[in-house]
Amino acid sequence: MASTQPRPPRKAPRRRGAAPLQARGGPQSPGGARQERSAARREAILAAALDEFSTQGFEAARLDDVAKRAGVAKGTIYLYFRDKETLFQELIRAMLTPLVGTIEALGASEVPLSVLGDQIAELFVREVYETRRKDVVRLMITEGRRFPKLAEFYYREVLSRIVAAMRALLTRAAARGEVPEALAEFPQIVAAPGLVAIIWSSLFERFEPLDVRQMMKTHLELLFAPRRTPRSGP
Amino acid sequence: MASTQPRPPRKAPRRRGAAPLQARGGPQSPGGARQERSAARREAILAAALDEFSTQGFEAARLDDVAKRAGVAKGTIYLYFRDKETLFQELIRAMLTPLVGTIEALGASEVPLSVLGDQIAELFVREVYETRRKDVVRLMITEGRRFPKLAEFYYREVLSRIVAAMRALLTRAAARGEVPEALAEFPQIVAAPGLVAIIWSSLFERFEPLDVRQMMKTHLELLFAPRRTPRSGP
DNA sequence: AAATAATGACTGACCAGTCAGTCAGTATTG
DNA sequence: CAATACTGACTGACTGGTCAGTCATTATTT
Repeated sequence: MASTQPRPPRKAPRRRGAAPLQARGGPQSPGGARQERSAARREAILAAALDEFSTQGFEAARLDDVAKRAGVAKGTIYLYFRDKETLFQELIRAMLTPLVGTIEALGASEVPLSVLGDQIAELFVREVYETRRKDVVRLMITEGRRFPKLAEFYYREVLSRIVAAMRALLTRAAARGEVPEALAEFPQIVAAPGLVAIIWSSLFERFEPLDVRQMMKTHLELLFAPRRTPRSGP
Repeated sequence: MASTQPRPPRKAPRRRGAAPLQARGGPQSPGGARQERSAARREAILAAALDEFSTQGFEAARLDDVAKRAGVAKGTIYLYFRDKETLFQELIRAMLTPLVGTIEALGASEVPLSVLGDQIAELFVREVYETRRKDVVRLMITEGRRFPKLAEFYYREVLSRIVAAMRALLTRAAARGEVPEALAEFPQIVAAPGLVAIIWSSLFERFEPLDVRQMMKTHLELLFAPRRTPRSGP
């Protein structure tokens, strides 16, 4: 009984032309304009896809609409991306990968955690919560389960690196007595309010608005509350 | 032109006697068995829907499969639920509404928060994380955005009541100095690790398992860390 | 003119929801 | 207690609309 099996993809018949995305001629050739135009097209399609996927969700988004919004014909999308799922993956990659480096850099810092905490919280609010990246993170949360490949890519390229950086950071801070030892085991706890804010805003903001900055501040107060000892069981 | 034979005519429409349609005799008959059977059918459909929606997501789940799993014909589903979306709503309602009372009861308690905290965490793990309710909460998170009606129902009937109970609880605890005042403004912070655990397990468990009980314990330690209280401080 | 890029009408799969028809079970009659 | 009449719960083939992905054709660049 294959009832739990993900539905077979709609078909994926033969690939016609060779990958057009590949840079062809030399860099100094007069084909430069072509490449620029091509890159611009790609960007436009990604931007349009972000709009449609954010508002409709992956399944419900229509490539006809993505094409219209990007100002190209539907077929053109297939010159730049193998299929709808690949387009989605590339969108995630393009939006989130660049953040990793920044976070890893912060993670290597030796500043006291309470200072760094403010910086990280501010980074989250300014670079994720108040930008389109919020939508991408939300898409990852809501659609990731149906795309195991994507979840794997995201874990490998993004999440595991962020988690590692945070662990290093928290371990050092624990050694200085700034947080409990156990916290280094669960960086998820540190990140949780940020993710919950993203979910809350998308579902319940209209009933009960949420002041993210204030919430992050309160959360940080909890993390760095002056504590006697890392609490050891009797 | 009717293609090769329009269709094997469904057979002569018979429609027996001119539909009386009216309920006839008295309802005094022992038709109780009928009602039981009917309720059982409804349950079976809901259970099957939970399975299919959990594994496929709302959009991708096919009512044909729900019917097959429930052991009924597709048409039968429409005798019990107006449409696919209503089926989904009823599923959420049936699974989550009963929890609210329990939580409100806990919220009224005067036990010290650190004790109550353990109870609530245990309740979450045992009654949500380790049951199908986890899947329902996940569905609410992942699909809620496409169903504003459902999000509203959920906020009104479930979430706002839980939030209110938690606020009352936290306000009292803050008065006793057990937690910072500001926490009462953001019950989301208290619940966040639980939700993140649900998301994590559904997306990344296979790469990096998560010990929820331990995480909840660590989280509680943070919330109730001895803060600036007397007792042999440096 | 040749090569490359872009187009959009079209195809085939897909599925929610419908409804004509069936039949197990219940009520009524002889 | 049959035999007959009737009911409505249940079925599943079918419809209508949707949309990802294709490819012959047209446009643009070199």
